[in-house]
Amino acid sequence: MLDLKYVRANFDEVKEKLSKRGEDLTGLDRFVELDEKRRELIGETETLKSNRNEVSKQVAEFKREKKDADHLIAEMREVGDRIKAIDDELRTVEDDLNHLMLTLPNLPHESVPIGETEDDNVPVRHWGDIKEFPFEPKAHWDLATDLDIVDFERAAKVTGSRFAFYKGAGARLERALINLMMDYHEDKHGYTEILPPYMVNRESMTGTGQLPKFEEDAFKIREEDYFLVPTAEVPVTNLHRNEILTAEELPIGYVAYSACFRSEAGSAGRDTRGLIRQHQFNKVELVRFVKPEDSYEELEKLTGHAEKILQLLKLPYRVLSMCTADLGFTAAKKYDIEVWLPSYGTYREISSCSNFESFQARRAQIRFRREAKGKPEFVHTLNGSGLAIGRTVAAILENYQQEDGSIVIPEVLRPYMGNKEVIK
RNA sequence: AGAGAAGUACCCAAGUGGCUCAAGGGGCUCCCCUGCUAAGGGAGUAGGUCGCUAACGCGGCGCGAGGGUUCGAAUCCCUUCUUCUCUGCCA
Repeated sequence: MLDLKYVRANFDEVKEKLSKRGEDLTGLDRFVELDEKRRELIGETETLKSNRNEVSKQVAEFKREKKDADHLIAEMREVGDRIKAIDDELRTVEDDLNHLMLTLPNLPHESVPIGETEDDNVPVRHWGDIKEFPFEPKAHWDLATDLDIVDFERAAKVTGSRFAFYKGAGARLERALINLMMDYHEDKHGYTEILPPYMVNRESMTGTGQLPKFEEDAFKIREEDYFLVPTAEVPVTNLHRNEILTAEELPIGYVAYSACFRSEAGSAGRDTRGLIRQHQFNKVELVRFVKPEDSYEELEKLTGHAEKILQLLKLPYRVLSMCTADLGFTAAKKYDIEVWLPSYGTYREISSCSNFESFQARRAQIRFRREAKGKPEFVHTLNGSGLAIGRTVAAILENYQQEDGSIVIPEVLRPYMGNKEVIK
């Protein structure tokens, strides 16, 4: 959420920056009207309430002195009705304004490239050499099915499309990756491990920005107002919702494994085969709470932490700075890390690292104090996948495949795989 | 899941409609006393947010949350969340 006062004071600038995102801005036109109406109504109702408080005190005094207060009571009855009417109107206006503010995306940072499509995303670096295969590399779903380590068909029977059973070395590989990432981020990058709930309430989904705009993307529990988490970002960021932290606690870094659930509404027909786009997938997520002045430096660090895992696995990747049109709703700046997939002949997203500045913190009221008596300020929140596990499995299968269809296990994973060297 | 009880400020806690726009205590901060410590004495301690204002300030809201009744609500009513106890069920 943007700062109401900032939007008021810099309306044209906000409008211009948001327009660079290619957003529909018709709602924004109502801002000035709603904002002014709100303050006008607050002024009216507060004057009346001040008066009512004053007179109520007098009534109390009169009663104590056994004097007649009927005329005051009658007068206040009218004032009370008036207050009620104004408060009703105010509530409507505030609901509208609040909804408008909750549906405005974040402002892009000045360093974000301006663009209109994903083609305008800017590559910032490449790592690793793309392996030339002396044979035609197979797609990961064929490799996995032939090795009988992932079963898509039975998952479709048991649940539905876009689900998978991992089996044998496939299940072990998935678990090995989770452990490698958790261990490394905790031991080498200094994150605190979190195992969060996989369901969250509506306030949490609103706090991180999934709601109110993207409800159709989430799985909703029918009996409760709970949602299956689309990413551990939601429960972990909301850990500190409605809290005031101290400056000494910052920066806070959490690493969390969770299953992630996405309805993938609107992506029918895209990536229907394989592990790239599932309704349920595993992910290790990095979340940071930092001081505002540090957040861009922290974004570079966070991105580096995610990249490190790909380097350990020796998987070639590139990092893109997302352009204004491809930033997503909540980010002020975002890097996507894309891993090389030989069968696709292209890079595919395996991690997204974002700085939300105070956008989530303001929604979720996550603040900190620089000094004991200081004024609370909003923290900046960041997160990044570190990494998406299913896509990492796909990348390992494809990049480490041999002509006979077996898979060489990356060295760093072998201790987690019973010291096996090959999946065959 | 059923029955009951409870949520008041950093902590404990009084308060069943108006001299409470929240008593008292602990803790914390400052001061006094004392050679130092302990003990004792005094003062302070409600934060947050919203509105108005050039500013000093003034005002609104706040007793888990949200509504309602009333001239007036921590107090009465409704909804809801959380915690505790008992019963049930499960891992």
